[in-house]
Amino acid sequence: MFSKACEYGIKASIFIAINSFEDKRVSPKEIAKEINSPEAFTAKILQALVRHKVINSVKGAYGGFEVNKNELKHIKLSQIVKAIDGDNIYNGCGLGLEKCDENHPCPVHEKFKEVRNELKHMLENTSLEELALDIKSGVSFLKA
Amino acid sequence: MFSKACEYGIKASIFIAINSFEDKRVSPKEIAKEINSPEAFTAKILQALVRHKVINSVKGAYGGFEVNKNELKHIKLSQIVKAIDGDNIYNGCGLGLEKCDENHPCPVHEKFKEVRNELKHMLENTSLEELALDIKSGVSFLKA
DNA sequence: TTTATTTCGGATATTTTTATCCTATTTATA
DNA sequence: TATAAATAGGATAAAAATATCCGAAATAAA
Repeated sequence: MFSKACEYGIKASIFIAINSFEDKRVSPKEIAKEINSPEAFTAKILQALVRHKVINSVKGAYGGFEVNKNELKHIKLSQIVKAIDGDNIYNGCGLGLEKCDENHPCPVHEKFKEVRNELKHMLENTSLEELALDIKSGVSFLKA
Repeated sequence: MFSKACEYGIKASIFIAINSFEDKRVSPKEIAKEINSPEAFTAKILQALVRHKVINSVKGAYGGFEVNKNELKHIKLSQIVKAIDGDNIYNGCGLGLEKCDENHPCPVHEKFKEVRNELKHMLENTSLEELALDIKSGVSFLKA
C-alpha cells in the first residue's frame, strides 16, 4: 500500500510530534531507534518532509527535528503521504492505465473508486496529533 | 496499490476470459498486445496464474491460455491478487510492523482496517466474469 | 572565534521489482 | 514419426526502491 519510505515517514512524524509536545527536538538517530528503521535512510526521508514543510529542522548544536505543536491538529496523514509517495495513490489508475476516467474507465474503475475514496477520507481526516496522543497514552505502538 | 505484475495479471485474466467465452485460447503475444504490457514478463505472470490454478494453459500447437468458462462467475479478483502479490495486502500492517493486531496495534491500525476491509470485500466480490462482460460490451477498457 | 554538534546533500551500494532472452518440453497435425 | 507451434522455466539484464557513507554547511555555546 505505502512504500517503506512512507511508512518510515509516518512513524517518524509521529515520534517527532510526541517530542514536540514537550518542546524537545529529536535526531535521526533517536528516531530510527524508536521506529526501528535504518538511520541514514530515515534521515533522507526527514529531509523530504522538511522540504515539503511537514516538519521543521534546526541545524547545529541543540538542533534536530520538530513540528509546530500548535499546528499538530492540522497536519494530516495525507500531507505526509503526498510528500513522500506523491499523489499517485489518489489519482493513479488501479490497473495502471495512463488514461483512466469516467469516459474511459479501466475494468475496476468504479469499484476501485470507492476504496480509494475511503482511503483518501481516512488520510485527510487523520491528524498527526491524534496519532501522537494514542502513542503517548499507550493505545498504539511505533514498533513491534 | 498493486504491483505491476498484479496489474498485468488482472488485465491478462480478463482478456483470456473474454476469449474463453468463445472457446478461443490466446498467446502471451496476443495478450501483451491487448493489455499493453511487456510480453516476456507477462508470460512469467501467466505461469504463476497457471500454477495457482486461476487459469489453464495448453502446450503445443493450437495451445494457449484459457479459463473454464463455467467457473468464470466464481473466479474472484482476490484469487488473482493472492496468486501474484500474496496476501500481504490483506494481512500486512499498514505501517509495516511485524506484529500488529488488536492487542498491539500500530498507530493507524483501526483506521486502516476499515479501508482494507472495503478493499478485501471488493476483491472477494468481483468476478472475472463481470469484468470481462464490461470489456466485451465496451463499458470499460484494457488499455488507454 | 573556535569547537562540538547537527542537518544537508551528493555519491555509491544493495536489494527488489520489472523486463528480456534463450533453450527445453509438450502437443496437434501432416 | 517428423515437424511446427506453443508454453515452461532458468539465466540474465535493467530499472527502481531501499539503504549506506562521507564531506559540506550551519549553529549554539564555550
